[in-house]
Amino acid sequence: MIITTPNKTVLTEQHAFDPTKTFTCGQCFRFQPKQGGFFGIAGGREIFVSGDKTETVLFCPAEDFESFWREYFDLDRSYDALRALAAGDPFLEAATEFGDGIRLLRQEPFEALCTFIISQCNNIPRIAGIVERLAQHFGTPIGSGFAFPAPHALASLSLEALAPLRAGYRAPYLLAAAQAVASGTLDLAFLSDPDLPLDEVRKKLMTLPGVGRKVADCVLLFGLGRWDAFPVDVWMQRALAQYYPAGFKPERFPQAAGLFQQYIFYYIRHLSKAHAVT
DNA sequence: GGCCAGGTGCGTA
DNA sequence: TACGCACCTGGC
Repeated sequence: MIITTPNKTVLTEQHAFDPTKTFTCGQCFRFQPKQGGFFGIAGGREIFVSGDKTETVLFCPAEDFESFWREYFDLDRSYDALRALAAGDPFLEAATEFGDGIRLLRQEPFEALCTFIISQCNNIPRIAGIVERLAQHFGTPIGSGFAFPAPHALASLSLEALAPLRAGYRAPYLLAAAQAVASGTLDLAFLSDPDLPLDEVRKKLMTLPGVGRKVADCVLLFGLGRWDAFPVDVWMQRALAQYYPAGFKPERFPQAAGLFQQYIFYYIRHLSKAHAVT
């Protein structure tokens, strides 16, 4: 059930939105823990999210919830039927159970593109830092923070101007991506069409420098809503080799592959921490 | 000080 | 196709 008041919206259990899992499972980098919840900015709006799996509270204007956050948090999709597809696969069942409460965010395409370009060969705190500095330097103020910059705000910048980001060798990739989107060479709105073949959109994304298969799949999944995309990074590679020696076929789950990827990723990161020698 | 971190692009076989 | 290696930067 969704209960909306003028400045907050409460979600009950059936939506299974666990803020901690959702914001720490590795899909996004701009929601920061604060005052017992998470503070974030997207779509030029700010929001504070608190609660747990049984009750989630979104502090935002009601009109923002309806016009933006509802879709951003993917609240109109039932995950139960998709999660049930894991039945019969013990590892997938365990991962799905562990990740219960994760919602796959429908992030903005350009922000997702930049974020996952930055993520390559990088660690999470540093990724978050670079993305945050990107917003602070080139985004517009929103409430107590900054919106992620629009493509045109980055496209005309020089590499020197990007130096404060300390993005390293990824800086020219960011510029190229911004220029491609701002100029229309890469039309992210067009590529959002769910009827386009996955490999066609992926191929288009991979024409950008610094965008290979993995980054492209992250953009497809997190920015373009393509749940048939199944990003495989080094962690996934190791896990799949260990638990699926005969191979894992994401094509078996055209509606849920991306969700399962996130469950597996979150689960194996947990396992590796649990087994880490301290 | 060396190594590694949620990849990619390029050269070589 | 498969592999090795460099690439900025920051933390351990």
